[in-house]
Parts: sequence; structure tokens; C-alpha cells
Amino acid sequence: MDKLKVRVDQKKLERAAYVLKCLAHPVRISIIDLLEQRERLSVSQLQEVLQIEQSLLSHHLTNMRDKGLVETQREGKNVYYSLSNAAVTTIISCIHGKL
Amino acid sequence: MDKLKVRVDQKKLERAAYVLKCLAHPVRISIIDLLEQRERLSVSQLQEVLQIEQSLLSHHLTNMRDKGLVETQREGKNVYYSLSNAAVTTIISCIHGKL
DNA sequence: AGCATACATGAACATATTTTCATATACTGT
DNA sequence: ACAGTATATGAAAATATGTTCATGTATGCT
Repeated sequence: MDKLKVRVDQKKLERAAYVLKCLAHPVRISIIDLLEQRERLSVSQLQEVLQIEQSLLSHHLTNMRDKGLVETQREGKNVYYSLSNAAVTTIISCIHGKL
Repeated sequence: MDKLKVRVDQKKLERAAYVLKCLAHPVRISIIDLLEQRERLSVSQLQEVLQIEQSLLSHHLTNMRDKGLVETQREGKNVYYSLSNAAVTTIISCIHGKL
């Protein structure tokens, strides 16, 4: 019976909360779900599926990008978004599977 | 190449966001981490480790309870909290491991 | 009953997030 | 250079979340 304490340091706690906060929104979960299916998608493609205002979608995407969840490549007029690493995918599959 | 669409229905999206939102806070992640270590803990025990105001802790716990993340048992003057299912644990271990 | 301990609650306030709207920038084609 | 399409940005408004403080309720002890 070790002394009880929080095993995660403050920095990691903040980071985890930061990322989870970013996942914790229906639109953003949807975006992640779509990006799991397609490798990469342009903003217009996402918008077509999600049916939300362009500006709102863009804000969500910028948010996710700032937090390192997605990456972008511009190609002509389009900007393609893709998931940036496996962590998110893992978390999401937990959610899908368990909740 | 199936038609692209969000594979999670609106209800599940809301639910996932709801739960994740609840996880997305340093204090609550800490609480979960502690409850992974001990099976059950009273509010005072949690408070001793977390060093936050009793009332604030209570609000967080009520929040987590409302969302089905933790369960309570009263025993005399104490109320013991415990994790209510494996899902949260799974998610958190993802976070610990991957982010 | 009266007092102390453990926990919960509610309202007010502070802060953060989400959404909208207007406008800006980037690129393409003519 | 101009017009059109794709995307981003910033500020304001709307809403949600977090925190504090005062107080309430539950239980146990004397």
C-alpha cells in the first residue's frame, strides 16, 4: 500500500485535459471519425458531410490543428486535413467501443 | 469507396462528448487516477491528496457522478467514491500511454 | 438535545468555449 | 487585373463551465 498520490504530473494533466477538451465536442468527434475513414479531406468535403457553416467548421479545424490533432496540406485552392497521429484514433476507438 | 458519412449517430456523439468533457479537466483526471489506485476513496481522502476546497471537490464529484463516471456509497459520515466502469480507465490509459 | 465532522448544494461571479457574422486571404481561370 | 471558389480570421454575442462563498443536510458522539 504505497502512499496515495496522483501519478501524473501537472504538465501531463494539463496536456491531457487540453487534448480531451478538444475531443469533447460532437462536431470535432465527427471530424475525427471522418478522417479515420479517408486519410485526408478538404474543408469543403468535410462541410458537405457535416452540413455546418464554413466558418464554424474552419474554427473547429483550426482549434484541432493548434492542438496537434490534425495536420494540413494545401493543394491549389483546397486545404486537406488529416489526423496527425495514432493517439487520437486510439482514444476514439475506446469511445466507440466502450461508451 | 463507400459514401462518406459520420459513422456515429447523434446520440452517441453527444454522449461521447459529454463524457469526454467530464474527463477533460485536470482535477477530474486526477480523481480518476486516484480511483484507479484505490478502488474507493472518501471525499476527505481525495481532498487530502488533491488539496482543493471541499466544495469545489464536491462539485467535481457530483459532476462525475451525474455523468455516470463514478458511483458512491455512504458509510457513516463518509461517502466513498469509486469508478463506475472500465471505459474511463481504458480511455485514461490511452491518454497516459500515448499523449 | 447540542456539537462536531463529512459532505452537498445553490447562487453569484469569473472564465472559457461555441457560434455567428462580416471580412480577409489564397489560389485559379479568363 | 478581375471574378470566382476555397478557406481563414477577428470580434461580438450566446452559452457553458469552473470557482468561491455561504449555508444546508446527514451522521455520530456525548
